[in-house]
Amino acid sequence: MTAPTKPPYNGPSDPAAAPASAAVSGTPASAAVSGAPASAAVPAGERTASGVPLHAPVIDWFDEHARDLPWRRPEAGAWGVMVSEFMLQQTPVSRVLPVYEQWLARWPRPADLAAQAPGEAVRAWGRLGYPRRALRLHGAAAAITERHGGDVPADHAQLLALPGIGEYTAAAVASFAYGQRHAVLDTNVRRVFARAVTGAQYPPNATTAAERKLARALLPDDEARAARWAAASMELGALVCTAKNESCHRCPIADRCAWRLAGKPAHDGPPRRGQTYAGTDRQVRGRLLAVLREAHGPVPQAVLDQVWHEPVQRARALDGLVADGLAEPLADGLYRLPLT
DNA sequence: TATGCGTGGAC
DNA sequence: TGTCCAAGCAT
Repeated sequence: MTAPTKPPYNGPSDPAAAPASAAVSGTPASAAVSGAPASAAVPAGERTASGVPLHAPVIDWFDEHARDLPWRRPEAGAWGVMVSEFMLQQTPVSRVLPVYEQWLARWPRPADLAAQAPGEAVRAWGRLGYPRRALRLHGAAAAITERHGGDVPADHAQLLALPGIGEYTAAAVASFAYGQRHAVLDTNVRRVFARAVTGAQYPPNATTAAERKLARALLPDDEARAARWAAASMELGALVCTAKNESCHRCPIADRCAWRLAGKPAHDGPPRRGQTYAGTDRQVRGRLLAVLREAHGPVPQAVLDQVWHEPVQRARALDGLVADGLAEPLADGLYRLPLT
C-alpha cells in the first residue's frame, strides 16, 4: 500500500536524497552514437558523441549539491513524487513547496483525494497556475483508486494512461519513485544536452526524435544509476545550466561542453515562442477562477462580471472554464467549483 | 505540429 | 516597465 505518512518539511535533515547507486554496469550498450570514436573503458551507451562520458561527473556533482526537496525523501513515496511532478509542470519549486506540503498532509494517499469533490482539489491548488492540472491530478487519483487498488502504478504504460501524465511525467515517476531506467527528458535536461552535446544555446521548441535518441544513448546501463542520472541531469539544468545567466564555473562538465568550447554562440534560428498574457482569455479565466476559489458558496454571475469589463471575452472565458470542468453552472446564474 | 492553458519572480 | 522564464499536457 502506498501510504506515506505526512512528511512535515523541517528543513534539511536527510542528505541522502536517493538510495545509493549500485556499482556501474560493465555491459556494453548497442546504442552507440554513430561515428563516436572508441573509448574502450566506457560502455558505448554512456558516452557522448565525442566519446567522453557525461554521467559520472554529473552524478558526483549531484551527490554534493542536490537540493533537499521533500519529494526526494524516502517518506514521500510514489504518491508524493507524483503530486510533485504535477505541481512542477511549468511552476517553479519555490512556489510548489508550501502547496505540496499542505496537499500531502490533507490527502496522504490517492484514495483520500479521490474521495473529495474535484472542486476541492482546484481550491487547494491555490495560485499555482494551470488549474486544469488540479483536475487531472484528481482524476488520476480516482483512476489509481479504481484501477490500481490505490497504489500509484510502477508501470510506465499504466502511468501514461492516467490523466495529466504524459511522456515526461510517466518517465519521471517511474524513475524517481521506482528507480527504473527511463530517459527523463524535461526542459532542463534538453537544455543541458543542447549545450553540452549539440553545442547549441537552447534546444528546439518541440522535443525531437533526435533528442529522444540522444537521451536514450546517454542513459547508464545500470538501473539505479540511470535513475540517479535522470535526477542529476535535471538538477544541473535547474541550478547551473540555466536558461539565462548560466554558471559554467560551477559546472562539472564545463571542460567538455560543446557550447562553451565553441565560445557560447548565441541562439540562431526562429525566435523562441514567447508567451503573452495581459489581456488574454487566460488572464480573464484566472480572475474568474480566483473568485470561485475564494468563495465558500455559489457565486452570482453579477459578481463574476466585476472581474473583466469586456462582456464578450468575459463570457467566452467563463464558458471555457465550464467546458473544462473547472466551473459548474447552477440555476439562477450561479457558479461554483465543480462538485462532480 | 502549433496552440491554449496561470501565476509571479527576476532582471 | 516589459520581457522572459519555470520539472508539460491535451488537442
